[in-house]
Amino acid sequence: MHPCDACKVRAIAACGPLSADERKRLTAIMKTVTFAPHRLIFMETAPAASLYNVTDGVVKIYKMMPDGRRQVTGFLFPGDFLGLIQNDSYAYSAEAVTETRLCQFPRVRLEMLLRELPKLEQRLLGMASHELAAAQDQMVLLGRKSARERVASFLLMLAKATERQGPQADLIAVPMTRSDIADYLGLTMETVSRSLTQLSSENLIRLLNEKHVHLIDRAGLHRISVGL
Amino acid sequence: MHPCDACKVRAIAACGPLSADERKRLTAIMKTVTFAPHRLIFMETAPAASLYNVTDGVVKIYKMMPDGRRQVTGFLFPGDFLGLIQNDSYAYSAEAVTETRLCQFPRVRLEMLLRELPKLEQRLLGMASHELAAAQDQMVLLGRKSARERVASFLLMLAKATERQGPQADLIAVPMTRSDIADYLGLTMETVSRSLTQLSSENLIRLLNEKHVHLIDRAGLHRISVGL
DNA sequence: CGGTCCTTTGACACAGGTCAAGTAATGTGG
DNA sequence: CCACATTACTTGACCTGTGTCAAAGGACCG
Repeated sequence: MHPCDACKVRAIAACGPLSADERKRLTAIMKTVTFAPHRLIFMETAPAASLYNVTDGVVKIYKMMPDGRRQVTGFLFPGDFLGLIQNDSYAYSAEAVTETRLCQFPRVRLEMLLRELPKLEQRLLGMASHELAAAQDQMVLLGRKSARERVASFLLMLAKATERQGPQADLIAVPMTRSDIADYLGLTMETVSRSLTQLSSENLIRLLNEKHVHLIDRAGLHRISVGL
Repeated sequence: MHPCDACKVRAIAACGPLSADERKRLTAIMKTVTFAPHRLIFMETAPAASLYNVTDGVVKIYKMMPDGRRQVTGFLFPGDFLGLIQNDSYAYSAEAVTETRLCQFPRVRLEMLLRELPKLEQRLLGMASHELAAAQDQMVLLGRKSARERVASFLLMLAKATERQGPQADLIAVPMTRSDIADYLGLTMETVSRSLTQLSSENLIRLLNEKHVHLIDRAGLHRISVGL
């Protein structure tokens, strides 16, 4: 088995249940690419040539304001798609957080295929709806939650993403920097750090090291995250 | 022509270019409903029976936190669809801002129809992508913009929505309350009011009355909205 | 072992929130 | 059509959570 084959299989799996023929045709148009940490995958406003599926690693997507203010609009984990476009250009930039492996679908070929495989189109619509719902939750977070509530929400989001891959685990990896987290939560690095220390001193979490957190009291974190 | 027919035609138009047969089949499953200002259209977590298209008026969609904090995630204008679901329940509440007319598509019947009309599914996917891009812009606003920048962005958004219906107009109607605007921008009513007064005193806008604003310097508003 | 980068912590500042009063618009019943 | 109540908006004074700036650990790396 060619080393790429395993990730192609995973990318196909992310597309939902498909027939053997559909799988074969999708496999035919896709390619595997890898990115080292901090490598740019594509940039906002660049012509959108491909859609990607994350097969390994973590990706962050973000938008920038002209003066350099940054908003991370999402972290993507294995199984997630990226490459949302707006008039033929990418709507955001994407950067590898960890060593990352992606499956690349050339846009024009994929669109041709979609015309013939309505099932796949349905699946994409389902995923878009799901992302839209997640985007609304993020708006609540950014518009109405306190720093503490945001950080608690973030940790639970990370835990859920981790558990989508493996079994339930209270020890979670935090591969992104404090700055990335801050730009995701609409805070500063310093406030993220202070909130983590605070949650730690309240025994809701334990900071094992900068990149690993032990969730001690999930119910408590959840209560905080929804504002109770 | 039955009074409802005009709005049905408009709702169909919002679905994009369709064949006569497709239009006929869509028309067959839809119904027209109207709501007075401040009437609830549907509530978050209620079983999602229908998808709606706004044909007249303005609708706001919002999510609430258990303690009553509210985030308005969008204002919808004629042509917009609402009824995003998450496991068979609505993902947000929807309320009429002005006297509103909606076209209602029963979800099960619509989904059956979608199976047969892939063109319509494509169109829905296109709209979902567009909304997703808008959601990301809103995240930048909520996470990174100052009060002044948020209010300027809001006014330009309203102007664009107004012009989607009629011709370019510097005099725009603001049908929603200051509280609604605040909950949309992640601010308080007071801060929205102060920011409007400030923009007014800088001669970027003129406040004709509480519900009408004259945009005097659009280029200036745009500069402020993107942070330059 | 020294340099770089990331994170934490502290002291202080300020944008925007809170609370309260006043004013304008809107509606209602006489 | 006018008192009056109600609701929405504006403005002011003050407060607080988070940002800013600065310094001091820690971790990693050649």
